[in-house]
Amino acid sequence: MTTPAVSSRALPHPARDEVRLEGVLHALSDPMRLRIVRELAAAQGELSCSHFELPVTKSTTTHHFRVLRESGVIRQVYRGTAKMNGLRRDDLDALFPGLLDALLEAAARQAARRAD
Amino acid sequence: MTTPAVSSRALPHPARDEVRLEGVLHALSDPMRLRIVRELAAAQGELSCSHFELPVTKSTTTHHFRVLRESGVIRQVYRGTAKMNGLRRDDLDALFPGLLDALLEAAARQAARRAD
DNA sequence: CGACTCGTACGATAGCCATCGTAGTACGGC
DNA sequence: GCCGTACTACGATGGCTATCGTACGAGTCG
Repeated sequence: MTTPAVSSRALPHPARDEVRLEGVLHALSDPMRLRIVRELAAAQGELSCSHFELPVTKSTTTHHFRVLRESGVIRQVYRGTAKMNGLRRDDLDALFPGLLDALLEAAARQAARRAD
Repeated sequence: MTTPAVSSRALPHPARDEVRLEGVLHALSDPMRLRIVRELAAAQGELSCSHFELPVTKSTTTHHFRVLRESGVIRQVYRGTAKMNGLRRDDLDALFPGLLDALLEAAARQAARRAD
């Protein structure tokens, strides 16, 4: 059972046309959430919440994932006890072509700059 | 005297390498500030604060312009009694190539979508 | 069943922030 | 010097939010 079935527990997601640019920008303006999104983009697929090692408690991690989901940046699905997270790349690219890539590259540049 | 000399009153701006992506995104995540930036981008040049007709008081307008300046998005200069505002396009393009254009196009798309 | 893991819910707290109103400063013109 | 315009500074306020801790629920494995 490498991929357990999707649980019945539902998670509310905004529809594609409900996603607001301001909400996306606000979600990504937090360093912790930007970091999550960068890791999610690097791993071409879904990652469980527990995969991330963030310097905050689990409560706070849950909070950040919810903000990302409710702003339309990520999609969340239960698979057994794990909650899998994936970027909503299709929707974001349809709504704001080029934006996600520009944001990711900007974040990568800044990370490289700060590491120097 | 079409363009009065720059006043001695100084306004603190972050240096190019002090501009943080998170700060820029946070600045643009406010609808009022996003609107200001869009108008500023449309008008290829400097605009005075009073040019903008925002549905908030002048106090609040001042606040938004300061947030934009301190995050590195705009440059502000006193010219006589007027305070002129300009996008820091050169700095932003150097730091985050393509980001500003992607953001502006995303905002334009969303505006078109909402108007429909 | 029982234990364990993963994640949630709820309450609390402290800090930030968008907004306002009022009072004040800087500059240019009369 | 005096007035008007343009913007600021300060204090207040209400709302949002990032963080935590603890207690709980859902699912898996023995």
